[in-house]
Amino acid sequence: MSQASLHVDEGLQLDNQLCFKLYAASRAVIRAYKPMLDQLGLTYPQYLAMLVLWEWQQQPPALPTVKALGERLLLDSGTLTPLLKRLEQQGLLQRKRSASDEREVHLALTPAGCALREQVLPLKSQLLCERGVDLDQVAALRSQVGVLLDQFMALNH
Amino acid sequence: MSQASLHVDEGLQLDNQLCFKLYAASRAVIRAYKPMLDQLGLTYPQYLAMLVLWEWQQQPPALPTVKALGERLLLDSGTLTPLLKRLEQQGLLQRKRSASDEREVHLALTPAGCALREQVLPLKSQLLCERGVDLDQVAALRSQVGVLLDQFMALNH
DNA sequence: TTTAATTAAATTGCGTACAATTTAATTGCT
DNA sequence: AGCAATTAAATTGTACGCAATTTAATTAAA
Repeated sequence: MSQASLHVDEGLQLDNQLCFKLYAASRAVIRAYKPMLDQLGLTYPQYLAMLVLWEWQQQPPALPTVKALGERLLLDSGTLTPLLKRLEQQGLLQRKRSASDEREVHLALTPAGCALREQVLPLKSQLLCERGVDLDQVAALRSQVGVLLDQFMALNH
Repeated sequence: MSQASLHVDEGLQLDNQLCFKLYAASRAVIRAYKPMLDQLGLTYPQYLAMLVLWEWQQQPPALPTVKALGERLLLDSGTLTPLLKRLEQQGLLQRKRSASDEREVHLALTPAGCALREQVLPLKSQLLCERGVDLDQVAALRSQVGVLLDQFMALNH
């Protein structure tokens, strides 16, 4: 049966809400990452920030700014500033004002921040393995959720 | 190309993370709901709680407890207790200790809480319409994300 | 049946999210 | 050059999420 033909009342059932499935699935996946993240000493959003910083290292020269990180993670400075301060406290990165534009804050990984990357891959493999995750299925779903995300990003300007 | 054959380094790229897509898509959808929820005077988790309470009304007799609501939303009392107190402040529901088991708190919609339901459907139709959402596509994705959620719920016990 | 174990909410504390405002620096305009 | 508009972070305030603990009530067990 197509969603379009649902009775009016069924349009408000929790189980029929894509928004709830996304919300619950997102939290469930984050929960699944928890054992791994605990070993790394990171929260989930901190882990995402580190992923971006590790990726950025691959193609220098410019260091990422808070703004650039925010565009990648779809988060604003209200969320990132305190998060980055915590990562700095942990010695994983340094925040420093740009010399050329004092409004900007550049983010540079410390050696410890770089080194942490090496711990991730084995932990992640272990996680996927323990849970018997089907990688092709994950890739397919990722692609479809990505399409939805792109549509909403376009619509939210 | 299958995900399984990705080079090691690509396994840590943000864009290859299902977890990030889910996380970002979930927030994007919640953002899209915001104009509607503002009109209802609800936050997104409050809206989900109201969906469950409206649904519960359809099949009495027993009132839902905080625990039952939490099982439905996958949230614990640490999140729900303050959320429900806010809904009570707004006059949408009443919280009262069960007479038969004083540990439990029953949740009963007030007339205002019931009435709010009538405002949702037109607002939601408007939202879907304005964004030109393809309902069958949404239903398909909902079903697939639901499968993922079920798998993770099973694995997290 | 008294006590031990379990259960349901509430509480506490930390870390996001995000709207809204503020501060400081830079750019654009005239 | 001088001033308005814009921009990047930071700050403030509210509301989640969730781990961990606490409190009070109920059930189970010896």
